[in-house]
Amino acid sequence: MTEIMEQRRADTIAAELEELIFNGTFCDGDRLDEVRLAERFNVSRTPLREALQRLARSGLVELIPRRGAFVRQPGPVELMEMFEVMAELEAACGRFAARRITDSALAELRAANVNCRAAVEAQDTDAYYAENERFHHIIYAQSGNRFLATETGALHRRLKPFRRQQLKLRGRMAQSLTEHEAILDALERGDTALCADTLRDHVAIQGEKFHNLMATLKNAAE
Amino acid sequence: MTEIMEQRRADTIAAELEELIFNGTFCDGDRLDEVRLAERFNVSRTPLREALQRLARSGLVELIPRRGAFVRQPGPVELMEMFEVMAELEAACGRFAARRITDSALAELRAANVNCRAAVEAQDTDAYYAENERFHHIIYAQSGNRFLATETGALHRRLKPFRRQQLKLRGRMAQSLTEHEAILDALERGDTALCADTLRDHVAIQGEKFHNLMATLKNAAE
DNA sequence: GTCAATCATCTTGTATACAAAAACCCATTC
DNA sequence: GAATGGGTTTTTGTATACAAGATGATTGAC
Repeated sequence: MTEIMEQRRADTIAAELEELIFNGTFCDGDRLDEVRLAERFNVSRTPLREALQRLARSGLVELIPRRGAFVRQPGPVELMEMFEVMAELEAACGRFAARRITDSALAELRAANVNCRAAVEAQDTDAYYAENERFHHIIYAQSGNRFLATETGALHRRLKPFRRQQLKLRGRMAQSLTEHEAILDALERGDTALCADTLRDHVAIQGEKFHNLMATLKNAAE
Repeated sequence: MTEIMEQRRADTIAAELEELIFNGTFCDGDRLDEVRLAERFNVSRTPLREALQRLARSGLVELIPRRGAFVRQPGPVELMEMFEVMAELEAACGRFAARRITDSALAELRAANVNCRAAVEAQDTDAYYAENERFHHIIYAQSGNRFLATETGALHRRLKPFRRQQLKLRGRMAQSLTEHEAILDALERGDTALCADTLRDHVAIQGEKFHNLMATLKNAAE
């Protein structure tokens, strides 16, 4: 997948701003001052406003009329809700994929799982993360529903920063791999209901793990 | 639900443009000339461009860099895909609602169905449509997942112009009502799986009916 | 001392002006 | 006759200028 060069200034700004929000430079509730940001990026307010709208579209920023743009990081509740929806979307992908998946895609999934296993043995969370990503995206695509695949991919991307952390929980990688194998099995058998359920659980567990992680972090902070 | 006054010019323009696209003034593939539209709405290009971005967000127009904005009506394939996703999202709402719905919401659903029955007997598709809308939105809300409810509502809205037509198909209203009652029954019994399945089928049927409608229209045109 | 109103300031929303890229047209060439 | 090249025109993208609403402070009244 080759990243195409961004043509518009507004696009690059949106990407950079997104990065600044993800890496914590701007926190939840912060107001994003148009003129200050414009100076920072050495552009005028026009493309910067476009960038803000772009971010509002993906939910990272809330645009309040005549008030300004505010960083809007999802709180614990909204995050859990998003994971719930993610689980349902992936389940839907699995349901369709179980009927429509190609043999070559099945082979790719197997290959991804082999790499995952290697990553587990090496305790390499980064490698596992990358292969896990591949695994899921293949299923999105094999749903045979481009609209579904796009929407699912978008939410997947939005949850990325939160999903990554919970892989480091003790034993989570191995457990995840076991779940992947159950999913693959269901796909190979073409069992739509089973595939949907295993995928739903697989993602729902991620949400729960994340929830636990949040709770422990909160306790540690007190 | 009181519609709040639109504060920004760009919002009203987006709404009006949306209307112009829905009512067929602009067709699929048409390029939306910024200056011409700006003149038409008596505004400058700045708010008009914002409006276009707003519409791009909801998928109605495609923004191609340095090329312009193009109307992007979903084709038959994409429409079927969207109905498939709609079915899955509603199924998810139903799954959660079956566990979380309140007694008062159940009463509201019963009331909506009573009104639906009256509409069927009066052969009043508009009334049926309105009550049907209420029925579904209650279930979205009762999913107890605001994120899911919002996303589902957004897609629901996007499919509105296409969903409406198929109600006029012979016997569809009565069939729809029967399905509503099965859904209500599943909700009352708290049967998550059954509720999800009945809702999924209910919406999937809408997609199929719409597909048939498209096919007959196409044949009639030839 | 607290509250309210008015005014100054700041910020967003919109209009206009300018730059650069794409589309178009026509002529020239093979 | 088709294709290519250059120059013109249109159109998008960006900068700046202006208008109008929101914020905040200062002053006055109670």
